[in-house]
Amino acid sequence: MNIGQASDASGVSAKMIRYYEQIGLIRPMGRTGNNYRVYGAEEVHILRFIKRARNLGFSLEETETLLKLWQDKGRTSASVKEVAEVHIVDLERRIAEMQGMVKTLKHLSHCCSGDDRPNCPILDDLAGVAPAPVRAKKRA
Amino acid sequence: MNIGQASDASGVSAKMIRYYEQIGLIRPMGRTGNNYRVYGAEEVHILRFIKRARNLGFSLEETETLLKLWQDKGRTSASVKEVAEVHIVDLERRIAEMQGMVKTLKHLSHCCSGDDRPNCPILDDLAGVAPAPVRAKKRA
DNA sequence: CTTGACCTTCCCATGATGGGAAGGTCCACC
DNA sequence: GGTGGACCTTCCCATCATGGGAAGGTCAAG
Repeated sequence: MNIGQASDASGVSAKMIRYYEQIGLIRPMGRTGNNYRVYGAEEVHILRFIKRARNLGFSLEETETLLKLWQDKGRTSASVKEVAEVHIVDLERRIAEMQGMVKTLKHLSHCCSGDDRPNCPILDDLAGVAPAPVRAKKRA
Repeated sequence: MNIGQASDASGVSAKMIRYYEQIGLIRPMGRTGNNYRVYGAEEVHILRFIKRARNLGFSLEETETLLKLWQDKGRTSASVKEVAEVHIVDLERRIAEMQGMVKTLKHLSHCCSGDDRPNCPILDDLAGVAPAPVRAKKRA
């Protein structure tokens, strides 16, 4: 199997497969006489593992950790769970951060008439005029 | 005021102030005889505007748009609101995406015993074993 | 005059991905 | 046999926003 087929089978672009090899996430593949990389079912399985981990928001570094744990038959499930839990906490922190932004923005947007006049509480807030207390909207 | 004081007064690092100047987000500052940039209250105000926009998750490109609207006395509040609304939608999309990850991860983590045994449903999921019935897509 | 805290420009790194150029290879079809 | 197109290879560059750090100039206080 060439890199194109491996890409189709795994959902990882050929560019990324080469990159993962370059940074040591996956082992350098064997080459045919024409210098093409050769892939088998095993490699596709690994690439799909990586793809799935990336889809769950794990960084490549975390993905590498998970990949090593997967291949280490002597791992403990606690060590895997630890990686997942840390990632969950990180995701939740980022979600909360963005939710705070959304809350403020919705409040400001709600206060903005959105018409032809130049007067705008959104700009006032950004400019530090800050007359709008960011209280919970009654509607919430 | 030198760049260090402007940085302290605005919360934007000196590095970033120079960068914003370089990419044209702010105008090149006047220099003293010793080639130091000079800042006044006006510039600090602009930097704080930028800082606040960044804190609300606006990209530098969006920030530039907002900055221009702020300085355009003939703007319409509708044009400002539009920028904000687009950003809100984007934030909500990203939040939903991450919430999906958290949901899956929490389920997997919950199913993982987290002890000394190697058996781990988190790795099973990543590897495509997919026995988890919550949202198991049997994609061939 | 020295010391240290500033300032300047310039280059490099991050994380993950894509774009694209320049060149080699393979296969199918005529 | 030749040719075209679909592959493959490596290499460089761009993104987005930010920080690190080197090498060198400047200023103020001791």
